[in-house]
Order: sequence, then structure tokens, then C-alpha cells
Amino acid sequence: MTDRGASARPARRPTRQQQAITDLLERSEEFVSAQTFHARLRAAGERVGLATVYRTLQSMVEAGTVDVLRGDDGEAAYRACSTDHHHHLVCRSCAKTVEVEGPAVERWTDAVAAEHGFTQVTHTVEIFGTCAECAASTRTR
Amino acid sequence: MTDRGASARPARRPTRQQQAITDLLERSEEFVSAQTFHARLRAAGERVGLATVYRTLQSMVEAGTVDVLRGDDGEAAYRACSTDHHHHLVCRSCAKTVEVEGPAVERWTDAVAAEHGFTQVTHTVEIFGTCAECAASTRTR
DNA sequence: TCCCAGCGTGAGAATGATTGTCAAAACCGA
DNA sequence: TCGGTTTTGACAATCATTCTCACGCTGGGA
Ligand SMILES: [Zn+2]
Ligand SMILES: [Zn+2]
Ligand SMILES: [Zn+2]
Ligand SMILES: [Zn+2]
Repeated sequence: MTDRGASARPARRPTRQQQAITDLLERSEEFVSAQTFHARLRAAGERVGLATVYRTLQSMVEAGTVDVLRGDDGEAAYRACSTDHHHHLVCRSCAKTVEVEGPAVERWTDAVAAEHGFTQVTHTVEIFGTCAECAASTRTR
Repeated sequence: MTDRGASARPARRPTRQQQAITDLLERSEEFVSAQTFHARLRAAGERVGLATVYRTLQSMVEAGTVDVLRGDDGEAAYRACSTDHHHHLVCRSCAKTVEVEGPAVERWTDAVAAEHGFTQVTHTVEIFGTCAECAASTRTR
């Protein structure tokens, strides 16, 4: 975490399992937990171990190609994301996600931190709500 | 989470254990995990069960007198906080915490959410860094 | 004051996500 | 193809959190 630009560790050797994970990841629009991810792969007929799912997702997080989010219960959820810094607007009901950017927020966090003498600043900003679709279906039900 | 202003459940009966927890909570400037909290109470000679620590902290969170924060490892940390909406600037090294407010951020999150048709919006914003003191001691070592 | 009904406690079991272990399988360059 | 290295996966181990449920305390009524 602290040694951001450190020398990247030797790239991971590509395998069938990693390919399956990457594929499913790219087809997912929402944040998914490792457990669910594993279940879906299995359901799709892929033969992948749970440990591998965790390992692969983790290395992708470190590589910056996947974002991780902690739900209220503390369970981690993953999603393929563009590599540049951004935040998320997540539907509490269906987990659909919109990537958003906010230069103003970036500036604000840095300013606040500096103001209090903090250095090596990072931040997390997540917005949760109910998407239009889910709101509609709830109302209709 | 969704039923914010719901009728508050019958207030909890005050006990020696809850008092001990409240006291320690008010003397803590930083976010502390339930496990650590329990250990400190024990170390201080208080006889309180772990389950009670969890239960009490949780009800305080629901009551809004305590804020909860999830670390990178997913472990929850608690801290007594003023009841009005605010965010935190937390030292990654000593967990010292500063409460901060940002009207601009509040407006931004609402605007972004509305823009995408999301309703019942909430958000989390946390800033992490190294406080001046910790930075100094690290440099000195 | 004595007794009873309920709520709060806490030790220990249960849960469930995540991580560790390690032998077998897959890779890849020579 | 061969051999050293990396990755995998079934399973065990961790560890925070929740669940269970018998027991203690409290407050009000008899
Ligand atoms: Zn939705
Ligand atoms: Zn940002
Ligand atoms: Zn510090
Ligand atoms: Zn806010």
C-alpha cells in the first residue's frame, strides 16, 4: 500500500483458470464477492478452485485492474475497472455500478489532509443508492 | 440502513458493562476494533464478555452515537462520534482520528447520484494518511 | 420484603469469509 | 521432450463475528 510505484513483481504466468476469471470479470457490470464469483464459475462449468479465485482477484487488485469494495458485512466484492483513479456509485439492491470522477473531491481530500499535517494521503469515496430500475420494480411490486 | 427514521427500539437497560464500554469509548481518540476494545477492558480489570462488547457497540452504532469503519482487512473499528454527519481523517499508523466536514462533498455525491437516477442515497468518505507525529517518529528512527 | 418475569450477560459453540499448506499439475524455455 | 519453476486446488487452519442458552440481576407487584 505504501510502496505504490515499487518494482512490479514478475508478471503472473497465464493459465486457463485466470483466463476464465478475467472473462467472467469483464462480463460483470456489478461488484461480486469472491464466493459468488467462484459459484458462478462452477455453475458455468469452469473447473476453478476457490483459493485460485481469491489469489487471482487479489493480484489483479494489486495490479490495479480490479477494484475492491467492502460491504456492510465486511465481505469484499470485486469488479473490473479502468485503471485510472475514480469512485463508484453502487445500487444497494442489484449492485449495478457506475464509475464516477470528481476532481473537486480529490482536491478537497488532499486539502483537508494537508491542513491537518497528514501525508501519504489516500481516500475512499463510495456512493450507495437505489438505481432507477430497482426503484421502479420495488414500487410496482 | 434503509429505514432510517424507524421507531427506535425500547432503550437498552443500563448496566455496569455498558457503562464501562461507554467510558472507555469516550477516552479513546482513535478507532478501535471490538477485539482490541475487549482486550483493553479486560486489561483494565473490567469483567465484560466479548459478545457484550459486540452487542453494545452495535446498538450504539444504530443509535448513531458511534461510528464504524472497515479497515483494509475488513475488521470493523469503532469510535465515539458527534451525532451529526461528518467524515474522518485517519492516521494509518496510530489510528488517531480527526472529524472533518465537507459540504461540497455532500453536494457532489447527491448531484452525481441524482444525475444517474439513483435515490435513497448515502455515501462513505474516509481519508487515510500518516499524521505529523507518526511521520516524524518514522523519519527519526 | 419476597417472588417472578424479562432483559442482559457471557462462556463456548457455530458460522463463514479468508488465508495457509503442500503435493500434484501445468508451463515454458532449452 | 525434459526439468526447474509457478500455479493450482482440496483441505485444514485462522479469526472476526454471531448464535445459544443457562444464569444473574432488576424492578414492580403481591
Ligand atoms: Zn439496481
Ligand atoms: Zn478519489
Ligand atoms: Zn499517527
Ligand atoms: Zn458526507
